Amino acid sequence: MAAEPFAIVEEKAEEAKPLRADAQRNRDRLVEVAAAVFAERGIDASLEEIARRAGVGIGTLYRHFPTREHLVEVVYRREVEALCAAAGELAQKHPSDVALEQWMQRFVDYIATKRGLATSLRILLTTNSTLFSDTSGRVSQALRQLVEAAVAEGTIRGDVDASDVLHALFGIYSAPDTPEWRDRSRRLVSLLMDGLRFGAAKSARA
Amino acid sequence: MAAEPFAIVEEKAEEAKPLRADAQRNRDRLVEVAAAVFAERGIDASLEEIARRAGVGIGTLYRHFPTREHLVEVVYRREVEALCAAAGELAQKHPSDVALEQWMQRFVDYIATKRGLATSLRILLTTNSTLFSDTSGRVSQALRQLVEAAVAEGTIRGDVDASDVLHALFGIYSAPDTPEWRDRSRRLVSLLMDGLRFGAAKSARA
DNA sequence: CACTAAAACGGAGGCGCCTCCGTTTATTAC
DNA sequence: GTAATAAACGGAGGCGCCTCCGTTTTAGTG
Repeated sequence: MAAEPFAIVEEKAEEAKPLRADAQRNRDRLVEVAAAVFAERGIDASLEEIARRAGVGIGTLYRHFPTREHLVEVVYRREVEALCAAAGELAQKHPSDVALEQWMQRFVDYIATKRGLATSLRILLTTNSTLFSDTSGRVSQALRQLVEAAVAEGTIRGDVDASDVLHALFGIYSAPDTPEWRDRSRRLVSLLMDGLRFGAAKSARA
Repeated sequence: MAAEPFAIVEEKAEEAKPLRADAQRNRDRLVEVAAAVFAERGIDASLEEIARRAGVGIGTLYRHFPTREHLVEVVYRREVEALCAAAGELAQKHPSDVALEQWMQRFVDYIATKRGLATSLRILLTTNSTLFSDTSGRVSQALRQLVEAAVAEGTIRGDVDASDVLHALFGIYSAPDTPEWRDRSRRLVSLLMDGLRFGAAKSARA
């Protein structure tokens, strides 16, 4: 099951063809650097800067990502994936209610970095509807996993489900974009958790 | 009521301040040229080409229209306005049913030039919701005027109103973007008119 | 008319986008 | 190992974006 020369499907590649070693290296590097640069300069950051910082030529960037949108999409998907993967890790390391709370705080942090980009991102998400449904599906799945575990273990009340919580988070997301947004949102998550813990079966089975 | 030196509101200016003569001239020129260039090269046409063709410097273009969107918006509004103004003119020159038909054909022509730009325009219209409501309101008002006149004169049947016709036109608009779109749409308008004329009170009062 | 202040002009310059293609590098075959 | 070839690299070059500021034009005033 390791890397066989004739393996039809291999572990790393997204879909079809195996990339040459240097190509794969550069591609990974570009995505990583792009995430950093987009975060610090916004979604309109210079692609030439990204290439420069990644130590590759601009031509290489364009070969891997023919348009800015391609690059943004890959970065975005990667970040959503990391956010969702964190759900599993948190669930292992903490009691179920704490895992849920920490994940929601992380969700807030994640959204915070996207706030300024709202318009551009919204355009991307409406233009590319697959991206939207893929990622929002993935996020609510992660949340459901956490909520259901917490309900099953009795660390939060039983009369709510994942979509209730998702609604609450959506409220946070669509709050106006003031400077205090982040702090306010963190407090709202705490508040929400207090509400969720209230009336829970006190005995966690874990 | 003519041009008084101290007139508080004057005829030409859109809103507040009277432009200097050369400024007004250049602005008008730019809008006119921009309409032509957008039509022939698409909404992403070079702004430098527009300035060049209008015989002004690029700086002048940017002073009048700080972003591409500003320019596009003004051009778009102007075209919608022309389309709507045509309703009144047609109504004077032709019997009411003919006026309606010709206006709808012109509507089709107008949409035809916008087809390729669909994505960019849709973004603009969703980003700038005032633009959307202003213009769509204006268009349906023009249509209503024509339909009601034709119904009143008995040149089309009495059991339809403007919103029915608008619905029909919307169907044309959202038809897939094939090469035959224009011809097909013209035929659809004819078809629609035949249906509208069927059962009309034969005696037009005009 | 001349004079002046304010408004408008316009294009050079700096930067980013993106393509194209000569050069380099990884891989495969021997 | 070497050779061959396909893949990938990278940056120069051409074009467009947009700002900035020295120059020109207009509208007012006497």
